[in-house]
Amino acid sequence: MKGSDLLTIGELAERTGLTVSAIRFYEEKGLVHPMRNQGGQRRFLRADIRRLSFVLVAQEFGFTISEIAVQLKQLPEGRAPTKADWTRISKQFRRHLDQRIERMTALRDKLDACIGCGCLSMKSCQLYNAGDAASRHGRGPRYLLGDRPEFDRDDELTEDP
Amino acid sequence: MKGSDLLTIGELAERTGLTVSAIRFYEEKGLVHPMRNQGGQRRFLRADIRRLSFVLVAQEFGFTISEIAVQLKQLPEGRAPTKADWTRISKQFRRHLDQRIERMTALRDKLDACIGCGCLSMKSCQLYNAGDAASRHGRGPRYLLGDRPEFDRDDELTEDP
DNA sequence: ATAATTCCTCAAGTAAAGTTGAGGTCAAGA
DNA sequence: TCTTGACCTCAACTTTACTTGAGGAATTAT
Repeated sequence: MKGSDLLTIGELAERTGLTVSAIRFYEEKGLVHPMRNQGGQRRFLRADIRRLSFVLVAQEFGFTISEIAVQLKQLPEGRAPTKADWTRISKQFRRHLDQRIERMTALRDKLDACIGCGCLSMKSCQLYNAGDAASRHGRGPRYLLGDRPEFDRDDELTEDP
Repeated sequence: MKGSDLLTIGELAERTGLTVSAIRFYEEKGLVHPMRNQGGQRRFLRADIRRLSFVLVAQEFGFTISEIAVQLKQLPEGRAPTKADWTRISKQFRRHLDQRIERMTALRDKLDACIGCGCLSMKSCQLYNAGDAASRHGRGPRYLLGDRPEFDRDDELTEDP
């Protein structure tokens, strides 16, 4: 493919740092849409380098593949994205990231309060209520409905000897 | 089991907000070690309420099950944890959380610089280098070795019309 | 022209964190 | 006592994000 403006999957892999299998997987998930040559092999546009690089960056920001697919639908297929494209999307990144930082900072504040009071008591500890649906993204019991336990008579910290 | 100081799995589920199946799963992973009655049914200590609550909180802090298992080995089996136990562990939580917040804040700073310069260029964009091994915990191509692509002649943003 | 690469399509495996279901046993209340 | 409702085990399924391998076709290099 030397001199051509189309890339083989191997060439794209080399340029993006992805594996060939990952690129095929991303195609399956709708992140790239290569054409085929006569022999049935994939041929990619140079713009796909950027497209896949975008995927890597977006993953770093904590987006899932399907969220990224949505983002990519806002990007042009055939040409490289413009500055305006990027500005729009990077602001979405920024919001996403801000939210995650906020959640974690709030959690840290609760932890600090908890270290101070030395509780970890189901009755009063803020930490047990930190796990609202919004913050529980994919972790913890999957179908937990958020119903928290009743007070427990045995739920006090023992004092150190 | 009314009046007994041992809990059935259902009672424990009710008190922790976990499902019965999740508790069985956690046992399998070594997070709790219930005894059995004559009939072969699980009987839990009241201290296991706190143990499992700890699991929930630790997950909120981003620890995996196996990391939590390690933490729990530092906690007493038969009795409730002391204030000293909790102080020690909560400080580990704090460090963990601080690191995550730091990583995300750094990423945000890079993003801000990137929004400013409007790049997203493989040649120069910081974001493409944000994905070092430390920050890539389980996400992205699993066996990516960190080898970044070569410069690409087609790697410039197009200007807006 | 032939050998060595690269590429193709499935299908199946992996890890985490559980859930769901089948088939059967135990315990508690009427 | 009998009948629910809770519990048991074990196997299989779920999701996300890929990897690995088998068996074969296309390209490229010599």
